[in-house]
Amino acid sequence: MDRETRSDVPLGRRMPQASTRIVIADRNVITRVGLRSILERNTGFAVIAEATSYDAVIDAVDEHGPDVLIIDLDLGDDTTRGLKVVEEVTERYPTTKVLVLANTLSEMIVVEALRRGATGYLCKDDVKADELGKGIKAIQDGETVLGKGVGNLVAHSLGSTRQTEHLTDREIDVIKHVAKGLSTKQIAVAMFISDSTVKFHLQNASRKLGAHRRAEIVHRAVAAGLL
Amino acid sequence: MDRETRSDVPLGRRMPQASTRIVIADRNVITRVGLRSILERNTGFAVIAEATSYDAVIDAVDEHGPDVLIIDLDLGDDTTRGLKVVEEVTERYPTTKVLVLANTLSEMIVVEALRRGATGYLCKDDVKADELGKGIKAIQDGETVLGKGVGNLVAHSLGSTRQTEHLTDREIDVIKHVAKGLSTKQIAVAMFISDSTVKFHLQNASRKLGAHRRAEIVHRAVAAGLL
DNA sequence: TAACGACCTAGCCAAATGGCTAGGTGATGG
DNA sequence: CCATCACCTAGCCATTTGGCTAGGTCGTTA
Repeated sequence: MDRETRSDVPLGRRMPQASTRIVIADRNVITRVGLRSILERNTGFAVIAEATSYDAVIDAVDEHGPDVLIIDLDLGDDTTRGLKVVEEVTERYPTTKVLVLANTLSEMIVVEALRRGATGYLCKDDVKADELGKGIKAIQDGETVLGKGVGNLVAHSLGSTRQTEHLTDREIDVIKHVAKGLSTKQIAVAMFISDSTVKFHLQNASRKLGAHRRAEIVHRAVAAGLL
Repeated sequence: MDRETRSDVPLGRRMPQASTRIVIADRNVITRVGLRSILERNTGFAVIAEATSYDAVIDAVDEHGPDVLIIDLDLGDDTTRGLKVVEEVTERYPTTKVLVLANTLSEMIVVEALRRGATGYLCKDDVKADELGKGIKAIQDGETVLGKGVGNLVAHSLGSTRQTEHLTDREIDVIKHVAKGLSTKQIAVAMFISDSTVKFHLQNASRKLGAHRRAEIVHRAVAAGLL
């Protein structure tokens, strides 16, 4: 599926041998084309493959062994899988740097991504055109690149002793129902479990997300791309 | 693949008469570059200006009088202003077609945008590369272009008699506090108003958004890009 | 085997919320 | 001048919620 996009790449022309080989993972065509266009303005960058699903990312990295993987963690309906991909890539290919390119800023996601080996985290809306190239160069020099506002989040999370825990499937299910405006009882009926269990899952989710009210749970879950 | 032939910003006056003159409004560089790149692959499209703020959109339309305005309603922190821009453009320049390019799908926003004269509504994540060109051509032919899932929303809203009302500034303020997990009392203190007023605003917001619980209010407000 | 995590259930009580009626002000514009 | 709208306040009451303790099963993994 990514094979034909690879043939699109103009490798021949005046590309120096020292060019950085990049794989882009994003479900959004416009973003993929934009990234490719911005990167290939600068010499020294070559986008060698694009991926639009979690499996395709792994395949592309396996096949091309790129220098840099630029990835939007939200490739489907579950950002958590994006985190797993980051972990797998950095573990199996230590020389491949991972730069996360996110739509939104969530402390949980940022921290988790960095913990799993990402060497950069930028926010799409905040990034300037020239920052991309600079960021990638910096990453290749061994630096960690954090976009506007990301640094603060990281600092904040370092201060707290709270370990970031990830939500279970069931917890996310319950939160989805909460977001639809259902009451505890209605959720219990919809999920074939007891009221107590619904409250149990929400209590745990509250703790993990650092929230104290259902509205905040939903807000944070949305920000984290969990819904 | 004449990707590289587009060197610098091609101004309208240099383009052939038959080409569609387009203005892009989006705060995201990557998206702007991507759009430009995709559109200029096809002959017949010329991106003559880009804008990243509400004021800049109006200025650009005033100056260039484009055939099509492609706009992401969320250019700042208030999607409502994006709606106003759509209204102003379609009112003052009936020949300029407006195509909304959104990140998320919200019934309220879709309906409001169409009511104010938008002739198309696409969702960034769902749109395919070739759909963009086709969509713009269709729009120029007088059609209304609705992306995947958008049609259903519109149909659904036609069924309901409920008139879409927009939230007031105060209501949005309160919702923002709710999203942060504050209680009624805490919000009252933070906003220097009484508990009753907080509940009053939330009741009104509930009605307007069709929600019955704070969590759902937050969810819908986020989806509508109001936060 | 034991430990662990995800999952499930019960009950308690104070606090918060949802939904309602019934008022008030000030600014704006037909 | 009157209507409209955004904004503000009060009180009532049933329901929901947050926060807690205290159990249980099942499957996986050390």
